Formats: sequence, structure tokens, C-alpha cells
Amino acid sequence: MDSHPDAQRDTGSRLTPSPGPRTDHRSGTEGSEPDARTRILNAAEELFAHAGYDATATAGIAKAAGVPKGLVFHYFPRKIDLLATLIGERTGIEELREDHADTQPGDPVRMLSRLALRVPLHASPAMRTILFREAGTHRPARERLRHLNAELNRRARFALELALPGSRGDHARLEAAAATFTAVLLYQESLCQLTGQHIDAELVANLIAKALT
Amino acid sequence: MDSHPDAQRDTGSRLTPSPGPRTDHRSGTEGSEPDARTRILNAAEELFAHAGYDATATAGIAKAAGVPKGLVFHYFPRKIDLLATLIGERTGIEELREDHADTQPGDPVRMLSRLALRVPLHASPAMRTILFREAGTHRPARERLRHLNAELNRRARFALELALPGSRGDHARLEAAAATFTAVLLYQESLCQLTGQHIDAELVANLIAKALT
Amino acid sequence: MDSHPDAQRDTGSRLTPSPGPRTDHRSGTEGSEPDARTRILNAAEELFAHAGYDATATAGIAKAAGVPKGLVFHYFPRKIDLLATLIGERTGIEELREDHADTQPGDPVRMLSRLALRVPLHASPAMRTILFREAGTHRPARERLRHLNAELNRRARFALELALPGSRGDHARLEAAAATFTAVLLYQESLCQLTGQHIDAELVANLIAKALT
Amino acid sequence: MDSHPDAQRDTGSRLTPSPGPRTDHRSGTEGSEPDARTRILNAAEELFAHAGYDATATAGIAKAAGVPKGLVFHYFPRKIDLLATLIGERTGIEELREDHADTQPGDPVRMLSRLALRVPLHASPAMRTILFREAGTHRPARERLRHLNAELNRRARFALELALPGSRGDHARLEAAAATFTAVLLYQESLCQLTGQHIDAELVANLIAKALT
DNA sequence: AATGAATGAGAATTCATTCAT
DNA sequence: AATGAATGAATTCTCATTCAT
Repeated sequence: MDSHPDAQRDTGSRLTPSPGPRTDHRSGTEGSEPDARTRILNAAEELFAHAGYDATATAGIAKAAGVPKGLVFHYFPRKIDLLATLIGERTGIEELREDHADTQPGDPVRMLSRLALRVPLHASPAMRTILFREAGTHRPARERLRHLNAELNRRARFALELALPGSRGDHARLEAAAATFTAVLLYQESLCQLTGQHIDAELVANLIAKALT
Repeated sequence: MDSHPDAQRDTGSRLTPSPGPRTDHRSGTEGSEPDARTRILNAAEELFAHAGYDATATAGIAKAAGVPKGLVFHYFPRKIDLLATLIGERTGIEELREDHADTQPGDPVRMLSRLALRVPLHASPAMRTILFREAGTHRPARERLRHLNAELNRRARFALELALPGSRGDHARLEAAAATFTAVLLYQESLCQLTGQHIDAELVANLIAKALT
Repeated sequence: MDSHPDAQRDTGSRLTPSPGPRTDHRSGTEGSEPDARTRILNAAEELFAHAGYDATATAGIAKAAGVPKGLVFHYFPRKIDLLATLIGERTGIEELREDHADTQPGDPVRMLSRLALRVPLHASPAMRTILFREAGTHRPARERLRHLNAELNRRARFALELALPGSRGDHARLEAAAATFTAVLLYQESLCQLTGQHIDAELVANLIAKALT
Repeated sequence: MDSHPDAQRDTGSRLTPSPGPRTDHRSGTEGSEPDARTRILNAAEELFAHAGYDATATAGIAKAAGVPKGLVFHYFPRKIDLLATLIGERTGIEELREDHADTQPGDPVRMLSRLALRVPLHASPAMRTILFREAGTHRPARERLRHLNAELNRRARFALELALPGSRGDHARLEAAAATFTAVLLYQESLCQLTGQHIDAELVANLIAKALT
């Protein structure tokens, strides 16, 4: 009836990983050419990451994707839908599961390290760049980032709380420690990209754990 | 043939605080209307911060500044000059002076705290937003940010080194600690703006000092 | 090579009522859903009447009709065919029959009144709106309107001539009277729609008859 | 401060003749080339009249006016502003003055004739075409037309009332007579254009007056 | 017959920038 | 220095139409 495949004009917040159809971004099954829609998203991802959303022309996206200009509109009636779709489909945030079977009470370092190694954000470096850059001006990006921050923070706090049951030190310190670790995880990449400054999350985990013990 | 007031076509990097003529941004000395050039910069600052450089039209800046469109180009022949000038004039970075008269060996917490209280970046919140957002795509912003990061890092490391002369723990840990504190200082504001997450730098200073002792 | 159902590429003038297949517009015989072609025409009729032919997108018609976009082109290869078909099928003009059995010599008022009550145009209000609006720019509509005007005029003149055999007054006056009555009948609806002005055709019939007697 | 010369985004209803600056449409004083804005309006008037508002491209207007495309936007930020401005500036409706010095009680024919000769609409044939065509879909045109109809009607009624003080016949008949005459005046031109049918307003005035006496 | 992806010409609008005054 | 008309390239978006399935 209505033809627009995507066009979920609700640019709003669809922040759950959206277990929808196309989880296999970047391709049609294996090595073959991905379909047009995927190619468009791939191109948009790359160009947005490189020059920013506003400085990227849809014509450029079409060209990079190897499709006619009109097809971009066919799938994404408004340019902003491209951004919204990228964020909706390519920045999956892994929620904290309730079964903490792998909990290691007393070993905060290991828990933080594990968090550092597996930041619960399923997104390419390009998507991360986009997420951070556009968060300042685009609602969907901001909400996604907010969500991610909350999740990271919850996990860091959880790790520290479990690890330090005695609540040594007041609550505020634990909060600050969790927030710090979260910030490091969040901005590590961005910082490195922008300033060349590298941070070893492993070591930071160590420091923070030590500070609280 | 050309004698534009600004027009330092060298969009390049003029990263020193440039204690030149107009240090009194928002000028006009007291409460009166600032001059046209200043009003234009003020407007640009606000609009760039709000919507980003690319999404801001020069016509919009002129309107917000209450000046005719042509005047913007009179002062800033190219749009990018606006950004360059803002960064050049309104993101002064205070270099580390060599006289460490106020050094307090043995009291890292206090030194870090002081750093946190007086981040050596003389810039309005709007300018910081601009600096971070445009760093990804605009050279001058990136270099400025890089410089700021370096300065913060140097100070943090300096504080920690002075404070912990015995070099307790290896160099890498100290590096990580300094980088972490730097990151917190750098992104604190941005983080709060984007996610609402607040970090208490005092407490972080405390934690980090404790971790290293 | 081609066998489109309609596609009478002769956008030209098929101005006879075309007692062809589908006289039962809005068909489906009774209350059930009309077939796709009819739904498309219904949608086109409504949208053309509301926003005008040029401002109506075929995609919008498809959507309003609840059919896929491609189907519209299946039935009506070119957009203009929609308009031509509507005019051809939905603006039947009832020709003056030659048997004037119901003639009432001497009673012009009654004859004009009857004409007013049964304007020989079988068309919905929407179709009339379309007919008038597009007559200015689309040949088929113009010819249809011209035809309708001619028919109305012929009837009015006929009524007045029959009624006033003595040709009281010159021919020009009778012409003017007929034309006036025709104009009132033609534009009555349009006038009301555009300006809210209502005209009572009965009374006009009366006036005109009186003026000529 | 704001640059757009026109741009009275209030597409709304500015239905008074707007005794503003440019009453001398079509030119800069005498025979010389009119200024750009006027040329654009002239071109728009002609093209809108010929093909309709929707079917006319702004690029075509620019070309016909001999100005670059961008200049059209400079004066009329949105295409609809062209239509609104044309209607606002080029369809002056002459209000009925209160001094009826020239009143001729007892001579309805002459008063109606005079009305026919000097329809109180200062508009070119092209503007009239536009006014009627777009009234169905564009508010400003509709309101203008409504206004014109009201004015014409008021005058016709006034003429008939003054002329026939005895109120011979009931009020409804007089209403119908006025409305009929109004309709003839209004649509005369349109009718002729669309169907070739010509109406002699003089004769109609005669008929109507006679009918009421 | 039915469907919706694909296509590309062109529409309106945007906007940085130039320039005469 | 100040102004706003002028310019035209580029951008987003629209849409009729085609076509493979």
C-alpha cells in the first residue's frame, strides 16, 4: 500500500537494538554485493563519519553507494532518515542481563577490564564517530548516547559494588569512580581520534579498583 | 587591493592566545552595545554552538547579530573565517608557567583539584561545544583541542610527578592516571550536556591520588 | 505489444457520454468494494478536485485508492489519462432529444425551471470542480465545458423561443437572456463554492421570463 | 536588518489594495525597463495565467523575466509569495464610496451599465484568469474573489434598490437579480475565454431592470 | 494482473559570495 | 565602513514513469 520501505517518519527514539529484519548490516549474506539499501547505508555511514552529517550531500551518498540519486529518496524520504536509521540499526546497545553468573565478587579489576574489552555497544568506529558528533545537534543520536552512558555507568557501578561489598568509602566516591571509568570508555576512542592521546583502559581499571580498596 | 579588518586568510593555526587587540570579547567595555564585529562573533558563537558550523547560515548570523548580511562578509570574507576567528580569539589556552612557586610537593590532591577548578581554557561553554564538535572536521579546532589536551596532560602529569617523587609504581600507571584526569576535565562538560551525567572532579582527583599512593 | 485496459492514448476529445462498459461509476454494483480501477478513479476525482490536477501526485492517488503505485500506471499509463478518463466517463452531457413531447409553449418559466432542476450534466460536484478548474489549461476539459455550455444555451434558447414565439423583442435580447441563464446554471455551484454566494435559479428563471414578456 | 524586500511570510489575507510603494505595476515610471522585481512579477503573471500556478516553474519565471533564478528567491522566498504578492498588489478592488452624488434614482439600467463598464476590479485579464483559477485552491485568491463578489453584489443591489425605491416585488427577487448581474460581470470574461460564449452586459442590465419594473 | 524497486529529469529552495553604490 | 541587490552552483526533495518479476 504505502511503498516506502523504511520511512518510519517517527524520527523519534527507537533505541532498542531493533531485532528487526536486517541485523546483518554491511551485506547480503556473505561476500556478494549487498543490496541497494545496505549500500546506501554503508556509504552514508562512511561519509557522515568523515565529514559530518550536514556537510554530506545525499548526491554524494548515492554516488558512493553506486545507486541513482532517486533511490536514496525511495528508501529514505528525508535525509535525516538516513541518520536515524543508521543510529537505529547500527548502534545496538547490549542491555545488562540479569543473570550475573559470571560475577566475580572481590575482583573488580577483572570485571572492569572485561567491561572495557567488551563495551556493550555494537557499532563500527565510524558509527561511534557519528554518534558522538551528531549527539549535540540531533535528538536520536543524543538519546542513544544517553542510553549508552547509562548502561555503561550501571555496569561499572555494578562491578564496583559487587566487588566492594563493604562499601568502603562513601557512596559518592563510588559514583565518581564509576562515572570516571564510564567516561574513559566512552571517550577513549574519540579522544584518540581527536588528539592522538591514548588511554589504557586496563590500567585505568586497575587504578580505580585500587583507589576504592 | 584588499584591506579587510580580519581576513587572515591563513585559516591555519594561530594557536597562541593572541593577546592582541580584542581580548575583551563581548566587548563594548561595559553594558553598551558591542560593535558590529563583536556582535557578529557573538551571534556566530551562539549559532555554531547550537546547530553546528555547517548547519548555520551566514544570513542567520547576520540576522541574529542585527547587521546587514554584507557586513558579515566585510569582516569575515569567508564563512570559515568566522570559525577560525572564534577559535583564535575565544579559546585562549593558558600555558604552564615555569615558575612553580605554588608547587606543593606531596599534595597531589590539592594540585589536581586546583587544576580542576581552573582548567586553563578561557572559553565560554558555547565555545567549548564548538571546539569539540568541529574538532572532528575542522583543522583549526582539532589543533586547538590537541593543544589543550597536551597542556592539561602536562599539568596533570606534572602534578602527579611532583607529588609522587618516588615514582611509586611504574611510569605507565602515572601516564594512565594523568590521561584519565585529563579526559575527565576535557569531557566533563560535554558529557553532562549530552547525557546529563555529572562528574565531581574533586572526587576524581582524590581517587586518582589515592590510587597512586 | 501493449494491451493496457484503458490507455486510450488519444487524450483527445471523446465527448459523447460513452455509454460504454462502466457507466456505473463508483461501481461494485452495490455496497461492496469497487474494483481497483474504480477506486483509482474515485481517488483521483477527489484529489484533483481538492488540490488541482497539477498539484496531485500519482503516488498520492495510489495511496488514497489503497493500491500499489504501479497499478495506477497499469490502468492509466500517463497521468493525463486519469484526467481524460474522468472527464470522458464522469461528465456525461445529456443531449437535447428531438422529441419535445413535454414542450409547454407559452410557459417559459416552467421550462427554464425544469432546465435548472435537471442540468443536463451527469457529474458529481467534485467532477464539476475539476471540469471548471482544468478547462483553462487542459483541452479535454475545455472542450467538454464548451460542449456543455452549448447544450445549455441551446436549451435555454429553445425554451425561450418556444415560449415566446412572437419573438417579442429582437434576437439579441433573447440571446443575452439565454446566455445569462446559462451562465447562472453553469457557475452557480462554482460561485457558491468560491464565494458563498447563493443564487436561486427558480427566481432567475422567473426574472428572465418576465423580462422577455 | 532583514533583507527580504517582500517576504511578508504572512501569506494570509492582505486584501486591501495595499496603497504601498509600487502602485505603478509593470514599470519604472515610464517606458524604460522595469526593475527586476517588477519584471519577475510580470513574468509570473503571464505564466501563471497561461499554465496555472502549479504548472509554472520558478526557473521559467526567472528566464522569462530575464533574471537569474536566485533573484526570484531573493524577492519571493517561497513560490507562493509570488502568487500572494500578485494578488495583493495587482487585484485592487475599488470600494464603494459613500458619496453617491452620481446616483440616478429611477434609472437602474444606466447604473447597472455603468457598473458593467467599470467593474471595480483593477486587474489585467491575466490577473483575472489567475484569480479565478487559483481561487479553488489558494486561500488568498479565494478571499480576494469573495471580497470582489461582495463588492459587486453590494453595488448591484444598491443600484437596484435606489432605482426601484418602491420595492416592487419582494426582496428575494431583488437579491436574485443582483446576484445574477454580479455573476454575469464576474464570469463574463472567464466564460468567453473557456467557451467562446459572449454575453452583452449592457443587454443583461436592460433585461434585469425591465424584469424588476 | 499486480507489485514495488529503480531511474533520472527537474522542481523548489538554500546559501556562500560578489559587487556596485 | 556599510548595504542589500545580484548571482549561480549546489542541495534536498519530488515525481512521473519504467521495468523485472
